[in-house]
Amino acid sequence: MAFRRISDSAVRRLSHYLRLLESFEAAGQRTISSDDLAARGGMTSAQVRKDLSHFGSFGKRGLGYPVPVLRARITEILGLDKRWNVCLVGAGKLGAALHQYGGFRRQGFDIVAIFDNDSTRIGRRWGDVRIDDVADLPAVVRARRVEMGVIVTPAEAAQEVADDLVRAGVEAILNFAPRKVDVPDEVILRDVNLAIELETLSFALTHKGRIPTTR
Amino acid sequence: MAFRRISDSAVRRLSHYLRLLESFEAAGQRTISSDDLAARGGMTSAQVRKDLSHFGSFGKRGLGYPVPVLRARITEILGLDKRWNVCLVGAGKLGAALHQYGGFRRQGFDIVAIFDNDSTRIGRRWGDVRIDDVADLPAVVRARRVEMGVIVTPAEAAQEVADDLVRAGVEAILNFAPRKVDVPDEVILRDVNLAIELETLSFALTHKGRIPTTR
DNA sequence: GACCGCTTGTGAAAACTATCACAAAAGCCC
DNA sequence: GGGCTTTTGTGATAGTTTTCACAAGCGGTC
Repeated sequence: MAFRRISDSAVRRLSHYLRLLESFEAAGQRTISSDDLAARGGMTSAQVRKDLSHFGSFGKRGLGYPVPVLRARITEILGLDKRWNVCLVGAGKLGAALHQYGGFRRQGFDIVAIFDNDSTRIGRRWGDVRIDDVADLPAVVRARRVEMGVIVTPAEAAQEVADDLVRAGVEAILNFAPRKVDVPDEVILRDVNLAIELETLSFALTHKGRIPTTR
Repeated sequence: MAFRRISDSAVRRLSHYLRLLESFEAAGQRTISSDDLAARGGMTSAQVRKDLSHFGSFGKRGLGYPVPVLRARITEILGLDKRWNVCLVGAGKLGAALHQYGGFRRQGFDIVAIFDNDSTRIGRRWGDVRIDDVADLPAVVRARRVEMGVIVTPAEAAQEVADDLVRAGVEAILNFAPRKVDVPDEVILRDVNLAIELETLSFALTHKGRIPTTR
């Protein structure tokens, strides 16, 4: 069978569409045109149609897309029609913020384990999850069938934690530590660096996005 | 004068180079080749040279780039050779995580004001910054010459906060609330959506990045 | 059932980004 | 100073993503 690559930006837009569709559905809207969806999401209608067309054609010409069907289909495309077991490595402030953030649970991500290496934190509970010693990570990750790991440790610890996660069988890692971590090709890795976001703002304000040609 | 647009991804790579250069400099390394820099950063050497060449030529053929000079130049290019006054709107867990995150201060971002609408939080201090009532945002933002605002409120409040920030003269906004906010063209806006990051992981695990062609 | 207004789905074109590959330095050694 | 090695800077090339533009399909109306 032939396969097509879907670009990362297209996948991110799908997430975005999903959020919009959920709010349209909650408001009782039955159908939506690519034009309306685009207007609400700040993109173009051609982009919306192209993105959706990669996965089949579920719109009706003249009418638009049926909101509940499209919402369900994107949920499925994104793999959000199942629940994912996620662990948090690092029980600091950022870990706490992610833990209490309702958006994860709502979209199918269950935080089933939390690790730290600080004995004053180990043993505490966040909601109904106990903070475990990071030394027990391999055993706990296996026992709870953790599929994704989120690294919210200081930079120094990130690589070691990533190695442990991989050895324990985690398939995907979201890394918030500000350093590059290496993982085998078959493990999905995504980095989020909060400082970089502010730095791009600084660049934009400094240069208004353009710089003099050097020649 | 002719101007050139620098792509967003190139700017993000500059941030990345900067971080690497800082660690090379701390280690006492005097020069570095595009090849080494690329290897450490997980990109190609041609990419590194192309990115840098947009801003002039500071390498020496046969030798590489002088680490301190390049570090200083990228700092300047990113606009990090000055300090930026930043405010945090929302004194919840995510706000707390950003506040204590050392990377901001180190790169030149000073959190000079924090706002919330919860009376149990207003009046408290985080470090030496008092949490102010969001109703006072316009006055405080002006008084403290805040240039960038970070929105870490629930989704419902985001647009109103953005409007207030813009009216108070903030030039750039980093939005962590999971909804689209509208700002005038001249205000720089960047969104960070933590749920989307996990959703792209879910997509990748579900499909291994490719999907069957529909025709 | 023929026309009309609207909206999809999609090839083709345009715009943008990354990679290649190589001539032109620069340092070094004899 | 000539030859050798290394590495930059950059046109040319290849690849990817977005936008354009329009035929085809659908529902409604007369």
